[in-house]
Amino acid sequence: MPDRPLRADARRNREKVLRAARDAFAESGYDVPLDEIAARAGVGPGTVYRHFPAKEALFQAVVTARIEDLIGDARARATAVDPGGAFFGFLARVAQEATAKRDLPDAIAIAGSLQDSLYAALDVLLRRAQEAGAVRADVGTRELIALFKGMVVGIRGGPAGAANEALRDRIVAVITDGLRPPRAADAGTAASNS
Amino acid sequence: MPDRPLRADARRNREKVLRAARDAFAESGYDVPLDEIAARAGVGPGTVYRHFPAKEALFQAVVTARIEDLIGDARARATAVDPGGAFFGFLARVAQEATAKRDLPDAIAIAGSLQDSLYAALDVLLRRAQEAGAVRADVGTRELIALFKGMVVGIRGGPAGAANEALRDRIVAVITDGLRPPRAADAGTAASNS
DNA sequence: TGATAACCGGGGCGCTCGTTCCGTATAGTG
DNA sequence: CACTATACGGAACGAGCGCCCCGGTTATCA
Repeated sequence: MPDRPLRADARRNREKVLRAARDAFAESGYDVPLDEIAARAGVGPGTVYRHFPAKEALFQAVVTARIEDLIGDARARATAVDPGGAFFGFLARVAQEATAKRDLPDAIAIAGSLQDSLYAALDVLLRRAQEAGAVRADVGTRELIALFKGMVVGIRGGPAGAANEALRDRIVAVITDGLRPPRAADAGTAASNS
Repeated sequence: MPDRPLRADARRNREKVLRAARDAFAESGYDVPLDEIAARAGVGPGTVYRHFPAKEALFQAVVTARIEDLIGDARARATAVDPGGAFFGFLARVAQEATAKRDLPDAIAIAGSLQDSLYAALDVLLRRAQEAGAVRADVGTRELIALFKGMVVGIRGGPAGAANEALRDRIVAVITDGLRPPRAADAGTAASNS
């Protein structure tokens, strides 16, 4: 079945739907009603379903671009001369995205095969930073993902005003310092590792 | 309106509903259908509404005990001889609760007037630890709440198996170390970057 | 034990939201 | 300009869920 070219108006509407969905999801998360997305796009709900078989497919389409961007960023940073800076820069970038995009946790959770690519890229970034001695050795990708997810949720907890940019930066500072190698002297937290 | 004593069976059913609600909320979060709570309790939905005017009231009733317990713990720790240990011990306790209780974030978010008490107790705990030099000075109660919430969400991300107790401990270690005062040498932790 | 008031169960209402269907409008074509 | 495939819009359907109501049941007390 050769995908025959879309009609001009159909193509236009598809773009409008994608744009509206991106904004709506970012604003209200995955739970935003599909009718509202349609309304924002200036089309009927039926039109949305002509282009996407289900709501989740639409979300996937919206989120894929963002995740791919994240993956690309992670891969680019993976070759930086300063692995520690690259790693923590990526962390700060994720935190920054979380401030405006309310759907980032869902995006990370749902994104199907891209999830593996993202995790793999993160893994490289993490290992290189650890080998350079910039990140503590007792955290793996699992822990990192959990920390990212928690950080994102914690950041977007309060109102979306300008005041919580400062809050975001302090949270990033705490997690950043916590990810650094522990001081040689005190082994209070770092118990035996497996 | 003197609350006249409840009939024996009513009292029994009220307890059954509370127990079922506690389990159901802990297992599936606030979104668990009220019908399922009623079914677990072995009563009809109507019976639930005889005792609680709305679902949220039931949730409040369930959560109040837990929050009050947390507040009591925080207050007790506030007078400990080791403010730092008390603070981080409380943090570990919250993390531990998060492992089993899926509704902790909602609990913290919803609990009405108790929220203020909890925040106040947390504030005391935090300030004392900061004055003792055990916790960095640039975090406030706001940041702490956000970190707690994020930590809880991050911890309960994966499957509820036994394997993620290790994951939980590592996350707690990261946040704990991140909350410690920064090393004297490098003060600028999370500056702005590209 | 019988009268009375409190209580129980579950069927049902109203609302939200994802999804589908069909009559109508329009882009593309000879 | 007419004709057809394609797309549009929105009304309608069905499922899930919070909440309410009423006929039947049960505890309590004289």
